[in-house]
Amino acid sequence: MSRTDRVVDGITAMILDGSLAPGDRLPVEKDLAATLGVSRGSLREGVRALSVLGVVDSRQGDGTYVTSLDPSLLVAPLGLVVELQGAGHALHVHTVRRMLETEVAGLAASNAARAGEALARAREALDDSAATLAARPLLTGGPRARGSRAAEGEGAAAPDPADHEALLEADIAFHRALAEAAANPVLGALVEALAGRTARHRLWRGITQAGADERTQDEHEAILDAVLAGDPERARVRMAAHLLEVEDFLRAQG
Amino acid sequence: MSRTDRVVDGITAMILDGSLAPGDRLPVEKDLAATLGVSRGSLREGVRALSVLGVVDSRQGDGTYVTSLDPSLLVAPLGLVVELQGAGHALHVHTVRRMLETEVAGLAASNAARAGEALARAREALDDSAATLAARPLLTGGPRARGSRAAEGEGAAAPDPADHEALLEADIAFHRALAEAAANPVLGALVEALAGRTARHRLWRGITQAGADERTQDEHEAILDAVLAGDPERARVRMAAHLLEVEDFLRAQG
DNA sequence: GAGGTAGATTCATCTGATGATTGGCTCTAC
DNA sequence: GTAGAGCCAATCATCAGATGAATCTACCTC
Repeated sequence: MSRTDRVVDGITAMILDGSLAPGDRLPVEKDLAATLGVSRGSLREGVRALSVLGVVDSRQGDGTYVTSLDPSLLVAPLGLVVELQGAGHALHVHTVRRMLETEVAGLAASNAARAGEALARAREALDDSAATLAARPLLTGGPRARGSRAAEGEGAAAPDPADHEALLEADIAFHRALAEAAANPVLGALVEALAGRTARHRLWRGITQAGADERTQDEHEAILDAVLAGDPERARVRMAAHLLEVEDFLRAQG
Repeated sequence: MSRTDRVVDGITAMILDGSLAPGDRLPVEKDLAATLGVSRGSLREGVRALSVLGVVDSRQGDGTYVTSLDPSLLVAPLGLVVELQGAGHALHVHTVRRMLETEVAGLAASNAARAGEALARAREALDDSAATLAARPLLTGGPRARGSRAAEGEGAAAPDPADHEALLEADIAFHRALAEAAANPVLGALVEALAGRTARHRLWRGITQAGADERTQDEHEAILDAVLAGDPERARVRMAAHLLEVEDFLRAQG
C-alpha cells in the first residue's frame, strides 16, 4: 500500500468513525502528515485525491475542511469519467440514464403535489425552448408530421448555433427540474453525471433528423403534462419513449 | 485554477482528443511536468488524483499508463464515496439500487439464452447459500471445524459470524452474476458501487427478523427461476419486491 | 541459447524553502 | 464604544533537489 493510499484510507476512516464530521477542519498538513507517518508531499497527494472526489476542500490561507458530503458533490467526479468513456460505451451509459430518468419521471409525478416549485421551473424551461423554436425560421410551415423522417435530405439551412445552445440549456434545465421534483438527491446526482453537457452535446450533434427539436419539445410537454397530473404511469412511459428515441440513434450509429 | 487542476485537465484532454489512448504510456514525470508548465510535485498530485479515479495507473520503475477506461474501473471510486454517505442518504441510495437491480433482473431474463455462463454462477451462488442455511442448525456437532470455534455459552440461536459472512458473500455473488447476465457493464458497475460490501453489511446487520435469511433465499430462487425462464416481467417484479423489503427496514429504522 | 548480472530508467518518498492567501489581532480615529 | 485600516501569524500552494525502490534493458558468461 502506497503512502498516499494510507492518507486516503486514514482520512476516510476518520470520517467513518465520526472523528471528522462534515464541515470539520482537518489538522494542519504538518501535523496530519506526522500523525499518518508520511511526508507532507505524500499527504498532499492523498488530500488532493480526496479533494477531486469531493470529500474534502482545501482553502489557501485557511485550512482543509470536510465537505458537506452531499450526493451531488460526491457523484460529480463520475461525470468526468463518464465523458472519458467516449463512444465505446455511449449506448450502455444512455441505457442506464433512460432507466433512471424513467424513475425520475414516475417519482416526480407521485410527488407533484409537493414539488410545485421544481415543476414550475420545468414549465419555465419548456416555455423557453418553445420561444426559441417559435423564433426560429421554420423549414416547413406545416405541422410536424411523423413521416418527415423520410425527407431527411431536404435542404435545411444550417441551424443557428445559439439556438442550438439555448435548446440544449433548456433541455438540461427541464430534466434537472424533474429530478429535483423526484426528491431523491442520489438519483438526481447520478442522472446529472450520466447526462453531462458533453454527452448531451454529442447526442444532439448526432441527431440531425428534420423536426427533431420540435418533436423533443412535444415529448417534453407530454411528459410534464403527465407529471403535473400526478400520473406516474403515463410519466414513466412517456419519458422512457422519449429517451428510447435518442437511444435508437445511438444504436443506429454504431 | 490550481496547478493540479491544470494537470488533470491536461491529461484528460489528451485522452479526449486521442493523443493518449487506453494502454498508452504517459511521458515521464519530468517531461510531462515541463509540458504542462508545473513542478514535478504538482504533476504528481494531479496524476495521483487521476490514479484514484481509475484513469491512469503508475508503476514504479516502469511508467504511468492510461488504464483500459472500462466502466468497472472508472465507477469503482463511486463505491468509496457511497460508503461515506453514511446513514443520511442510505434510503436514497438503496432506492436507486432497487431501480437499477430491477432493470438488471429484466435484462438478465431477456438475455437468458445468451448468458448461460453467468446464470450458472448465479445458480452456484444460491446453492452455496442453501448449503450454508441447511448446515446451520447442525453447526455444533458438524464436521465443519472451520469457523465453529465460537460454541462457548451458546444456548439460543446466536448467528454464527462465519455463516453470516458466507451468506453475504453468496448474496454478492448472486447479484453480480445477474448483473453480468444483463450485459451492460455500466449498469453492473453502478449497481456494484451502490451495493458495496460495507453498505450490505450495514443492511444485514440491521435485519434481525427471524427467518430473514431463509426468506431471502426463497426470493433469490424465485428471481432466478424467472430469469432462467426468460420471463423479464416476473424477474423484474420479484427483484423489486425483494429489494423493497430491505428498503422497508431502512425506512422503519429512520 | 539460457540464465544471470550490472546499469539505466522511472516512479516513490522525503526534506527544505519560498510565495500567496486568509483570518484575526491591534491600533487608531471618531 | 465602535468601525475601519493596517499589520502579523497561520496555512495552503508551489517549487527545487536529493535519495531510495522497483523495473526494464542490454550485455556478459557459460
